[in-house]
Amino acid sequence: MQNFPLDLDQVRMLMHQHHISPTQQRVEIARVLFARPQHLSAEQVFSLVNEEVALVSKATVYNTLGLFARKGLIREVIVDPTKVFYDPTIVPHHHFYNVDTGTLVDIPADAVDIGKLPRLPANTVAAGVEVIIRVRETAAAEKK
Amino acid sequence: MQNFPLDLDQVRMLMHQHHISPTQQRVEIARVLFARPQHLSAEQVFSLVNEEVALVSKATVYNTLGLFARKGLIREVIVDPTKVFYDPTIVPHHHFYNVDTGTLVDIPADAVDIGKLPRLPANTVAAGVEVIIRVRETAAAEKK
DNA sequence: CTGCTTGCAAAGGCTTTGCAGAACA
DNA sequence: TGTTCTGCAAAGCCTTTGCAAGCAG
Repeated sequence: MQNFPLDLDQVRMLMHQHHISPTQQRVEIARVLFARPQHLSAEQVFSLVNEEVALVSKATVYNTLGLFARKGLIREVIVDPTKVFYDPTIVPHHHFYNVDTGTLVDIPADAVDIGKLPRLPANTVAAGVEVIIRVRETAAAEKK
Repeated sequence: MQNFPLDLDQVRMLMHQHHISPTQQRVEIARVLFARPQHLSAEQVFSLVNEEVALVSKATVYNTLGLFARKGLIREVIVDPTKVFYDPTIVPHHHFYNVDTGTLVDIPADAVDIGKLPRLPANTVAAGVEVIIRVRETAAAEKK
């Protein structure tokens, strides 16, 4: 569906489709996010963008990530109370969250079969379904 | 399974089973949590406990909620990056999260049918499966 | 006595905001 | 020139921690 990495033109086109003006900073941030399917925190995005040269301030990273998420370019994944992860893959899918390492792993939507969904509360519409499977390292793995 | 509200003796017994010494503050906090099936933030617990008389400090509320969650007395629900909700219902179940009102509603486990689960990542064991259905108020409801 | 609990205040970490200057159309 | 964006620093929130006093066994 989505093919990573996206090059600069693809990133600009994507932003255009979502009605986001492609400033230099935003393009840089998007390029990092869409380099591959991954899950990055704001802090990680900030580091990656400024890896070689300082290109974007922290405030802009936060504002831009919020903007991208609101506009549907990326998805916020909330599994850890101390930080939000941003996911460039917006097609429906789920996540493993390794509570020991703080790592997220994608689960394709078709790998989980949700047979039936309950009736929604009155006066509400579904905005998203997500399945989070929390996993822990096995004793063997922890010995590392 | 669980019957709410729990009285003081039941709360003490529960704490005993989970190897938590039942100090006065902890019993007060547990009594608020187990008054009914609900989802409270730390801030809300703090307010409820000290509603009439100041009984417990904020630090103790936070520490105690963390302790209860670690010991398996209650469950943490992470759906909002700005705060954690604590859920006295520990039998498996899922949640609706109303993003407009910030409200959580329980979904019985048997109302969601997860037909198949994917293979776990290497060297990990499942620590919990949770389904979160984010809902939004309908246009009609928002007019309120 | 000895160790566990509490609570105040301070510190911390992540995120948002105010506002002036820069960029863009 | 008018609007949008950027970025620094400050403010804000929620949560944790240091440490002395209190309590329990």
